Amino acid sequence: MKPTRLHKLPDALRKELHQARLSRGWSQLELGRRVGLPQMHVSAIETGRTVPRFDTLLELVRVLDRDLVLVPRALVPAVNALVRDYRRQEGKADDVGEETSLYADDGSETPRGTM
Amino acid sequence: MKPTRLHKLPDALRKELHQARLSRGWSQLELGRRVGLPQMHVSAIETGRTVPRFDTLLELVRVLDRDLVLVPRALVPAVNALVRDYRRQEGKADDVGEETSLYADDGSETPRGTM
DNA sequence: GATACTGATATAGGATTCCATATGAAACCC
DNA sequence: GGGTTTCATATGGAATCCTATATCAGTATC
Repeated sequence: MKPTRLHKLPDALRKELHQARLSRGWSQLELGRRVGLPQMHVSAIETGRTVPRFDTLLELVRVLDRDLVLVPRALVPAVNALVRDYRRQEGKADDVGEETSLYADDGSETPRGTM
Repeated sequence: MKPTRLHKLPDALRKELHQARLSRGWSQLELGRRVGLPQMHVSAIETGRTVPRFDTLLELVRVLDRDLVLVPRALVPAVNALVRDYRRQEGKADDVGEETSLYADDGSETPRGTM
């Protein structure tokens, strides 16, 4: 019964990870080499077959020149707007075109239903 | 040799988690109950004795009305400014006074040294 | 003193991440 | 055809997250 976690990475995050890697021209092997992860594990994370520990994910996003920031929920739209804006101006061809929140497309807004 | 991950949560994040819980008047038991985690595990995470999986941490911060957002590294200062501003205006007595980046005080900026 | 609440710690077991190595498929090149 | 690169998958094992229960110290209240 207990919904024990999401048990998966938000799809948006996975896609971002994937696109960020491709935009650098890095293979899974190359990305894994830079953080000390076997290619198999990078594959498992990207395809959503495994949920990494927080420190593992943090290493990955940092090598890809990103960061995971803790923000008040009410500020998430503003932050996303900031990111979207940044990409339009500076990172035009640098990356993907995605800026969706971690919310939205993991299909489980309130997974525990204890309202 | 291989610096295998940070192996711990950034201190700033741990402190934020702790303060956010206290500001709600929740005990570790209460917080754990809301996400399906035993009190012992909440304690282990808050004291830095364990690094949670990403989905576990995401559940925790969401119950505390926060979110983990992936942002380009160059945007981290701007996002932090946004958060700091928000707290000064809306969340005056709502929470802690911290807004430091996930960077800075974990003592390991470039843990793999492969520059 | 007795009871209750909070937080940290201990042990033991199950589940999963993570590591190391190898293989197969698909898409490229020569 | 042969070779290379990329990615998904398989197996076996080590590390650790996570669960469950119990104990202990500190604080507060009766």
